[in-house]
Amino acid sequence: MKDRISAYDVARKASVSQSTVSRVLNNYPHIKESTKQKVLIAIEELGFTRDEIARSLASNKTRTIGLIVGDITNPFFAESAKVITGKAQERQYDVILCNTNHNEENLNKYIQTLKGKRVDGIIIASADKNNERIKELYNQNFPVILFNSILEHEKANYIAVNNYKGAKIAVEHLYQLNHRRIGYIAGPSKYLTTHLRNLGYEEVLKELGIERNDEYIYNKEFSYDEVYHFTKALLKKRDRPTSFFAASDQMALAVLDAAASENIKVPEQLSVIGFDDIDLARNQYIGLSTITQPKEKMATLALEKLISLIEDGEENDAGFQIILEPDLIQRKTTGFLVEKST
Amino acid sequence: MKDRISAYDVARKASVSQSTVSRVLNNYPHIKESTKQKVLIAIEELGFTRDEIARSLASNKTRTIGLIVGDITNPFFAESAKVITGKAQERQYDVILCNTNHNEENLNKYIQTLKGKRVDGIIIASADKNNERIKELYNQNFPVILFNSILEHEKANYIAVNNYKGAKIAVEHLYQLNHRRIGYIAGPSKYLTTHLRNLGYEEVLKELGIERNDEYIYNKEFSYDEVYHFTKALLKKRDRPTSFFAASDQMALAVLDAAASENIKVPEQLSVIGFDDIDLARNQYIGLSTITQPKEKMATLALEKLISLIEDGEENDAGFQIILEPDLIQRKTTGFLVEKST
DNA sequence: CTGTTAGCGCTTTCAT
DNA sequence: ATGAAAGCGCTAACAG
Repeated sequence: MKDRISAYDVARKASVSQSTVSRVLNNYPHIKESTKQKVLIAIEELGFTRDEIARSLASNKTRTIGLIVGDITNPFFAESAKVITGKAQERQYDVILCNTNHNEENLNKYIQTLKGKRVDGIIIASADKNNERIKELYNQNFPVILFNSILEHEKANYIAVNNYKGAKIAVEHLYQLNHRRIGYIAGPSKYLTTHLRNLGYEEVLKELGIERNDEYIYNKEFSYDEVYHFTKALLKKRDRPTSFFAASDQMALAVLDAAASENIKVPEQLSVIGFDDIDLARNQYIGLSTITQPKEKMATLALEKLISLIEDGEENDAGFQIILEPDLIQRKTTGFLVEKST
Repeated sequence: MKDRISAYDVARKASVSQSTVSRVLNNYPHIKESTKQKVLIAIEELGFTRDEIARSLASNKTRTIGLIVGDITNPFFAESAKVITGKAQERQYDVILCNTNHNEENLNKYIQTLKGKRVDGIIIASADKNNERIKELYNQNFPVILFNSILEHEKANYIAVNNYKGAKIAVEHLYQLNHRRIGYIAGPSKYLTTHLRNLGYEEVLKELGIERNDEYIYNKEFSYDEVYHFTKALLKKRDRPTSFFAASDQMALAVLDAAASENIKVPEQLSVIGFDDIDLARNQYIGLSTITQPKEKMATLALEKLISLIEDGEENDAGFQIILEPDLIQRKTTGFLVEKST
């Protein structure tokens, strides 16, 4: 690795001071055109690029943000990450990707190291509902936005969908299709968003007068394999559910996987509805019915809001809480249940 | 944002010098146990965390690497990113995610900003085959590893699968299933890996004595929508292909999508095979036949090699080129073609 | 074993 | 309009 070329080298070559070099680099208004050109030429000839680390140290800004997700392999997060990194690039920010595997300890570690690296702000897409580190960030007025996550705090900033309502819509849809035995792949209760989906499920059952059957409910961690095995076992039973609501499309795919492994036809013998509306759900070979979240909009908002928090220092004494509306999208995996005469 | 607590504050509180604080932070060997304790206590009481930016500036290391992918939304990249970030975290590195949307200009910009941010190394998963910026990196002995990408250069480091062979295996598989009209969703030729898949396709047709039909070949950019429309139009024709080989599973999904939209049954009326073996391919509801790449191994290797390049400065005068073997995995989307008497 | 001191390469007053 | 100089918060010789 050859020696770096510093702004001093440029300065010497252009016969100006290093601070002048800095000024042209930063587009300061009052520079004589001729000296500006001298500097520009010297920069060009030396192939100089400025050291952002030194710049960060001096300016106390890094133009880097952190993005913490539970699982980048879940298309919902990948699709969100894509728009976030895209918008970030437009605004000249870079993003450090942190994948927690839905593990709170990892989340905490990542928050720690991101702060150490002095990122300008953090978007957290998988925030445990009472996480103390996140509350600390809010208390310190550190720019943080929860994305598809909620955490109750006086200064909390979050963007999410009405998860409670989304879950209700999903289950009502199944009910209208004549389903009464409705299985549920719950999301982890440690996230407030999935917890709300869980409450929505329970509430709507009550409203519809269906008794909850705990055997139909998976409520452990988000794990594809575990959901697969749970569902497979459940589907072998005589009184198996005729339908499933899964708290994420990813988990709905695991249900479909299990159903296929048991040669159960969807939707004739089993209806499945997910949550998120990942791009794949729209694929007509799959055609997953789901509850849609306006993820592009959410992701864009999250990034824009974060940047205004960072750059305008926007007094967010109250914080902001944005809740968008979910929608039902019926595709091929849910259908009317024809009662067996059996 | 309250004022940062610096190592000086800790030093004062512990009545030692700042460099001693630095020493305990860095686990220097010869420190008296008692002063070490004093320092540790002071750190604890003040809630001090060191400033990694300052540290980076002084030490000329950032413990950050860049990961450049064409599209994080493609499960192959997301799955790779997951293992890379995971392993990186174990080794105390963070990763800046760069999503190029398969655009070389973006790639170049990202290389530029990553160097500006002084990352310790870069993994490039979508490297255009003659990219000059990448060659520059090699010439400067900057730690770079191409992942699932190849670029000819005397010092090149890359890890990829035998793409040529993979493509041949795929087409041969189709041939053995009695297919003669074999459509091909080519990857962009600008990537050497996909280019090699393209060559493999051509070569095997030649070997099998099948004449190439350019109408059957899609060879524009990797775009889900375009592939979808191309395939849909092609499938409407009388002499449509009876099978497709797609240069990525993501594109194979687009083919399946189009087939479903035309009510064409897979595999009875159309066989489809992809490349990559994304997790979803294994889902039995989908059951995508594909060519597998040992992606976990590849990703792990990429990260480990990169770190040894960074830390051991490992003299890689020759660079290293690792080519792994692909394998055929037949699932549900490919089947024997029964000739119509029509 | 520990303190002193000089950077790392910028930004940013403060002068002029 | 531009230069000088003081940091930013660390690491890393160099002394002792």
